[in-house]
Amino acid sequence: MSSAKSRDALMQELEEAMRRSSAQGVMYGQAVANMAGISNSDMECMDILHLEGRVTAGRLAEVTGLTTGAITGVVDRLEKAGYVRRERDESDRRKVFISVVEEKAMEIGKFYVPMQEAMLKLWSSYTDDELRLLLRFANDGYKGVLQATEALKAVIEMPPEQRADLKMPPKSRR
Amino acid sequence: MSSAKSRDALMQELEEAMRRSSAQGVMYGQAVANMAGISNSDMECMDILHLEGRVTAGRLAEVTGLTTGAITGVVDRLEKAGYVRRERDESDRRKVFISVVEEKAMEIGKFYVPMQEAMLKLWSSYTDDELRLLLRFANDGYKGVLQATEALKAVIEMPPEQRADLKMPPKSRR
DNA sequence: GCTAATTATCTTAGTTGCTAAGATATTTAT
DNA sequence: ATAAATATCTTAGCAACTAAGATAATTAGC
Repeated sequence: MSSAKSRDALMQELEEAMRRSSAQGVMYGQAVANMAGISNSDMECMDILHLEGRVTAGRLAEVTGLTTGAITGVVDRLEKAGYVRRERDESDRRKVFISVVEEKAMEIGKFYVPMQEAMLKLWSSYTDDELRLLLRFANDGYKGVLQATEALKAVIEMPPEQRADLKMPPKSRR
Repeated sequence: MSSAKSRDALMQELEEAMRRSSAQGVMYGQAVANMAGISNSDMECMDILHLEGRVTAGRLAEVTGLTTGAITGVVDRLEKAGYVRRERDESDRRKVFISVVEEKAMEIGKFYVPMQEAMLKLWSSYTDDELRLLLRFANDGYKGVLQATEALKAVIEMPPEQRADLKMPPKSRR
């Protein structure tokens, strides 16, 4: 029982620590977007392009949750600033592929140097086995968040009375 | 040398896994804000209030990076919707403390239930020692991001020529 | 204790980026 | 051919932001 309690406390601390660092990470991203002179959404699209490579405008709308109209604006701005190029798909000429202009995108990459150095320094203090645990955790965490997003959609479609029956998460004390 | 290489690969995978899960976490937060019918910034302020408790309008501006004028709007909306209360500080009547109306804020908390259940499930598959490692990592990571944010400010104040000399982070291949 | 400077928030005008709805262009199905 | 579906773009209107300055309260200098 006393061991269970300390485990609960551990989990609560963990939740808060992750919330804090994640919030701070968001702030860092905003600061970078600011310095690059582009909006948050523009930055998010650059990030998606970096992770997924060449994608269509529609895919960007899907992933960001923005309307296709908004994406037109995002791509207009990024293209004007020279960060991306529009490329019509020759086999289906309705589609527009967006691809990164690497030379220009590197200018943004520089702003991530402080963050990457901080992370490298942090990671260097862990053993290979510990890093493997962290990797497993990050991957499992990603799956968990994806599942949670699905579950959240289920809440939307729930009738309000049933929604009220949801048990609340344990509140953190401060 | 081959062990060093696998360690580098590990770190690169880790970086990407963390980027992905963090991006997905942001998406989840946006979905919750949407369902609660409040904007992203409003949600972020609610989060800060949850983490820091009763804070002044100025503090919200400081932490979010918004102008004080924008915060006035945020608090107006949140107050109108019943999520927070304005309370003038009696000892310094220029200050306005913002405090959460818990009963109303719980309505938002419900949307976090899927996420918290996913996290609890995830964490339950780790031993106490492993959780302690994760906690240490999350805390160190927070400190790292804070430091990186400071270092980023240094880049701003750097003359452009010097900025160009910054070594680029290793690019991930895909 | 008066005056100036500072601090904290609010107000206003103008800008940006979003959505919703629908236009355009292309492809697929009947 | 014609209709339906798909992918992007355009437009009008709106929500939330910034910059600048107004207001009100506090602190510091004389």
